[in-house]
Formats: sequence, C-alpha cells, structure tokens
Amino acid sequence: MEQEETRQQFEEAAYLLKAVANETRLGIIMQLSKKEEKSVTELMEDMQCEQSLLSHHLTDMRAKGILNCRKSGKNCFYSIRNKQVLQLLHCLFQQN
Amino acid sequence: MEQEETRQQFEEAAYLLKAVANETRLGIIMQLSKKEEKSVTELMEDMQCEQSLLSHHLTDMRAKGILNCRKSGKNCFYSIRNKQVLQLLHCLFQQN
DNA sequence: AAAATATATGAATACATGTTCATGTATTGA
DNA sequence: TCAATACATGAACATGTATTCATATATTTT
Repeated sequence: MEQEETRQQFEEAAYLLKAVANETRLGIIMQLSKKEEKSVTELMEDMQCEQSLLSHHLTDMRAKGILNCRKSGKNCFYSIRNKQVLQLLHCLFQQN
Repeated sequence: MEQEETRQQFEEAAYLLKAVANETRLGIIMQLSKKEEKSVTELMEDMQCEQSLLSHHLTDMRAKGILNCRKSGKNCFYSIRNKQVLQLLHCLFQQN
C-alpha cells in the first residue's frame, strides 16, 4: 500500500521531469521565471527559437499544466502555473 | 557569449533531467539515497523490477555518470555518484 | 475588405527511449 | 568440473519526442 503510494509519486515526478527535460523548455521556464509573463514573440526573441517549435513546446507544457496562457488581442502571454518547476530550476542552477 | 553559456547549461541540465526522468530510475535513486550502496539483487527485491530491465537502467545511469558500481564477487554494488540527483530528489519529494 | 501580425495546428520525419526475451559471462560452491 | 548465482548484453519492437514545413485561424491595421 505504502509501496504503491510511492510508485505513484515516482510516476508523477517522472511525468513532471519528462515534461521539462529539454533545452528549449528549460529556456522557456527560465525566461518566465524572470518576468512572470511573456508573449510568444518576446520568448522567440529572448531565446533563439523558431516560432513553430516554440509554439509546440508552449502548447504541450500548457496541456500538461506547467504553463498558463492569457490571450490579449493578437498576443498570447504565457506564465508559469506549476510552481514546482521553479524549485526544480533553482535546484538545477543554484550552484555556479 | 553569455547567451551561449546558458544554452550549454540548459543542455547539461536537460541531459541530467532526461537521465533521471523515469519511474524506475527515480526508484533506484530513492533506494540508493537511503542506503548508500545496494546490489542489483537487493534493488530488484526492494523495487519490483525485472532483472534485465533494472540492469539496463543501472548500466545507462552508470554510463551517464549518475551511478557508481563496485564489483565484489558475484555482486555489483551500486551507489550514487552525481550528488546533484539527490538534491533533485529532495526537491521533488520534499513537500507532503 | 485586404493585408499584416501573432500564434496554433497537423503531417511527416528522424531519432530516442523503455521494455522484453534470449543468451552471454564471471564467480562461487558442491 | 558442473551447476547455480548474479549480473550484463544485444536484438527486436513499440512508443514517445523533437523538429521542420506548410498551412490555418484570429485579431488588428490600413
């Protein structure tokens, strides 16, 4: 029973890690950790990333509950929804 | 230049995350975070994992510098080499 | 209404990953 | 020396992921 609980916790943790284990996605999260909200175009400029690729990653991370999206006119402003990824980011980049 | 540096940091971080973003691998790391060293058989029993699958994961993580392996007679004792994964684990499982 | 802008979507492809099965190898004990 | 134990390896397969390209949609501007 307790075994099963941890197994599920591992599944959830693995799910989160997989959702984030990518150079571009880490870049997105890093950007959003600095500014709270950014449009796709802003993200495109900050990172060096093609529109379509960026959009795919954003859509996926949104579907997985990691990001939020707020539409406003022609723009889409993304922000971090799952705050745990911020801790992860901090953990990954704290030393040096 | 500074851009490039962070890009490489993201690549490295993504590499580490990918190497760990799996239920079985997280389980292995959790076990080894509790006991310092465990043989493959011990790990097999603690987790519920087939020998061959476990061995593949162990071999891979060793190849990626995450685990250490010490042979002693018929046994192979694995331990954690990359201490950063311990921080990650802690970060993932600290709350609740 | 037409053109431009911002973003999303879907198909296609290439590549990586997880898993199983069968088999190999090294070490120990009978 | 033979069998048993502990572990690794490789092939095969299915599935997942990243990327690119072409195109669609919605909004704004002209």
